[in-house]
Amino acid sequence: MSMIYIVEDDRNISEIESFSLRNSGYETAVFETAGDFYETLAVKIPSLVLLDVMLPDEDGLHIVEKLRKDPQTQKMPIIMVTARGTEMDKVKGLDLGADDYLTKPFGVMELISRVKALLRRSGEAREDRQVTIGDVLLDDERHAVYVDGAQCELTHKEYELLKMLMLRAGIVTGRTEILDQVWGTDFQGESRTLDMHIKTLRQKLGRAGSMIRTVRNVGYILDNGME
Amino acid sequence: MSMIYIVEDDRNISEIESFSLRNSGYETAVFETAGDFYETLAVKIPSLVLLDVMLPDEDGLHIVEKLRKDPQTQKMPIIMVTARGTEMDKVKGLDLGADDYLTKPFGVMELISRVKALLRRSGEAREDRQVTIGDVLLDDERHAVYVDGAQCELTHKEYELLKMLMLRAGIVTGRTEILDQVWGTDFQGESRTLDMHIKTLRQKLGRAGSMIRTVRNVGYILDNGME
DNA sequence: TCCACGATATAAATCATACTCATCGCATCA
DNA sequence: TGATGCGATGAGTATGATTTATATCGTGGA
Repeated sequence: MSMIYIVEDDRNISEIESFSLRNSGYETAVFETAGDFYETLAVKIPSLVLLDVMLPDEDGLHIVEKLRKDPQTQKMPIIMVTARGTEMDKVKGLDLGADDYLTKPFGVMELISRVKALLRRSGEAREDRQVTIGDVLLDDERHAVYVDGAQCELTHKEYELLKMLMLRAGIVTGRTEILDQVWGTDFQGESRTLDMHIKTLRQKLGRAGSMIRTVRNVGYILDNGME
Repeated sequence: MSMIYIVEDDRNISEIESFSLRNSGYETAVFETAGDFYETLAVKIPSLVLLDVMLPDEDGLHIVEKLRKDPQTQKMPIIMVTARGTEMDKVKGLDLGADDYLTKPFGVMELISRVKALLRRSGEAREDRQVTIGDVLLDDERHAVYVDGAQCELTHKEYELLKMLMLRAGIVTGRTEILDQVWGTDFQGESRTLDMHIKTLRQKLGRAGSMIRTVRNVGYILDNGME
């Protein structure tokens, strides 16, 4: 489902927004400062951003400007939220590249409608190349893995192995099957190779390493929390 | 230049719209009835439509609905213009597929801004040929690259390579993919050519050169600062 | 001057070996 | 019947040799 980031320092408002969006089937994450927002943005690009113009640490218009310069976020749909209902504010916001704006106070229905409309426009089901299991996030575009938000350096084989396990989270995968998929069908010789890589993976994943469970006599499985 | 169709039966309003849009460099065509509009639409699809909700012969919401069903006009940007400022009208219009709306009376500046914003969104008139990643600015019009404001002299291949990496900042790009794109699909023979250019790029970019990261076994990626 | 290529150097990842540890089934014994 | 111990098998770990990928350099052609 679509993830919507809400950047808003007024909790009363962010709660209304978050609540109503969740009710409509969206996932939400609330940030009270631009700093927090950037931090998470680096890890995962949302489907849409609701951005307040007035923030404690940075001006909303300035944020939009920056986001539009970065290819990563250039096309990210942004709805600006402003309390100042003057025309010039709107103009500035739109010209910098916000896709739409909302003026406080706004009705919940209007919020939902605009979000829907904008998602439909940009929507086209932005292919999600990210997988998250527990505290582990795998971003295939960046070829990077994050545990609790911190990047985790993996070698290629380790990465492939983890990716396979994550894509099949909750399903036991046989040793031979793993070898076939990650090492190639022609892999020869029985050795401790797979075990070795499992080991280093567990090690590098740290606390989250325990998610990789051994199923004796069969293979491995990545727990997805649901028992 | 972009052609904008104005569908509006009130001449006072259509004239204001037409005049201000022309002043801003757009071509316009005014239609007083849905019938006229359809007729011309069959001949030429405009870049954008300003559509009044209340028309003598057909309801504006209904028109949008029809336009969205026709593949020809499905993605044509539409701004609904309505005198009825109630929330439900907005909701209906947006949910049916209008991209934006204006409530009468509206300011000329707001009209222009919304048109601009919508055109930008729909991909027209994107003139922003500059990309900035970290301290590196690439200006495609000048064919120049600046690091920390100071110009950085690059050869053509180096420039092309950097441009590709910057446009795909934050996404790993495979070696073959880079070779295909920068050197051409027919590039033969595995040699150290790509590495060479990466090296000189890193060197010339100086401090910012470290933004180009090697992803072993895969290719290269330009970090976009957000860790 | 820029670029491609090949030779060589450097760095890193991968794998095989040898070993240790854990688990399970089974037989024996109380 | 249940507890205990033993051995077999499967899995985990450490290490260093080997393989592979990338970086760098020098040469010569366009």
